[in-house]
Amino acid sequence: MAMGRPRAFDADAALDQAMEVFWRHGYEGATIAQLTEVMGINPPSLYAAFGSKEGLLKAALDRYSAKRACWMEEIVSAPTARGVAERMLIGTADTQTDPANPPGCLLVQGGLACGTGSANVPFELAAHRAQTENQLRERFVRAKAEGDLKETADPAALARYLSAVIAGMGVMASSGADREALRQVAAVSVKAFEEQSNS
Amino acid sequence: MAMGRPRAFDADAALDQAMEVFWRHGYEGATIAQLTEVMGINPPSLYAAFGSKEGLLKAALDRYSAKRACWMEEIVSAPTARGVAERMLIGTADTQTDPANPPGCLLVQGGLACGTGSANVPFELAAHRAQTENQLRERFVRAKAEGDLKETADPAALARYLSAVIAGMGVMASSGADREALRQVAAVSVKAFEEQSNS
DNA sequence: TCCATAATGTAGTGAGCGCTACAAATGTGG
DNA sequence: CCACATTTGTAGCGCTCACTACATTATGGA
Repeated sequence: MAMGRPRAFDADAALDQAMEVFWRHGYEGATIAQLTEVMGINPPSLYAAFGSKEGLLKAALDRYSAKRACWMEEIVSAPTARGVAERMLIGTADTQTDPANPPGCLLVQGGLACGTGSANVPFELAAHRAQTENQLRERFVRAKAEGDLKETADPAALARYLSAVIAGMGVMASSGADREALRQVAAVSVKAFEEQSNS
Repeated sequence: MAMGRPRAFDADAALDQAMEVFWRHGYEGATIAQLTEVMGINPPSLYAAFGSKEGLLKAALDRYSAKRACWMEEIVSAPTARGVAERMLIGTADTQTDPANPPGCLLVQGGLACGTGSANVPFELAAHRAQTENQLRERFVRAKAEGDLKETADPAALARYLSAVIAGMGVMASSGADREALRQVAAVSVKAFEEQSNS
């Protein structure tokens, strides 16, 4: 069996470039012309590798999540729920204002509302956001079992709360909020956790 | 001087319909065909009245803000900063899940990131969001002067915090979070204010 | 009544979109 | 070296986009 001509570009490197375009312009605002240019390939190569614009987005989202996985591991490894919240919020303030990336969060700016032809894109983003919320909830369930959170605390509500603040920080970062502003938000947010914690 | 043929449609009613389309599909996801259909007019009437798609969005945003103005008046008329926060958060949870409107907030889903041809749309939305934050900040400045907030409280940081939570709730609402979920977020968020309040 | 003015409905315009047909190029297995 | 499989670059497909030319219709003023 012959194997065919080998791919001449690095798919992961190309995905990183595509990710940034989706991040900066949103799914609908990103054009195939822009994407192929930054990826350094031509449209047929893009479609052969990823199937469609939406397929490319999914691949970029998966890579985005994969890159964040180890970061999240370190977050939830904090000893207390309060520590998890603090690391998560401060870390988010920093990453969402990291000049190496577009401001904000791809999972928020990628597209909250799309046209009829891209109706499932918002769901895709929401599914990836839910992953983070689930990780946090599970961590807080554990924290409650360990007596780290009060008996009256609701792990699901706390995880949802953190998710909301993180998404909100993404919105603010996308419109120019600087790192200091987001850290202030993080600092206030953490205080809601102190009421839920023992010690 | 002759006055010309009078307009055959109600501009405000048409704006309400357009607002909903932008709300549900975002600026770029909304098409002129969709807009003219729900507005009950033809493209020339739209362009005669609003100049362009972006002009229509601006008019819709202004109407959106005008509709919220009296609502906001009632919010900031609460006697204490904590009361303001509580009314704001619970009220937001309810309005963002009001079945009479698309879920979430037009100022968030309208478009956080757009293509190169619509680059100033995100700024327009951000400017309108900033109005709310400014109202809250001014209210909290007053609350601090009245001794309602602690001496150590930062009114700007608290307003930013509320702004972030509200935006975050919009993100969650847009992806299907129900009223109960948003009220839980609101309840947790309010607790961050208890630390800042006297009494 | 007749003109000036402005909105309306019909029917498109050029431009840009996502996507692809096709042939040349580049690799592997026999 | 040859046949096969797959990618690549060129060029352009059909379609939808935001937007508009134009003739018509409806008003107010002289």
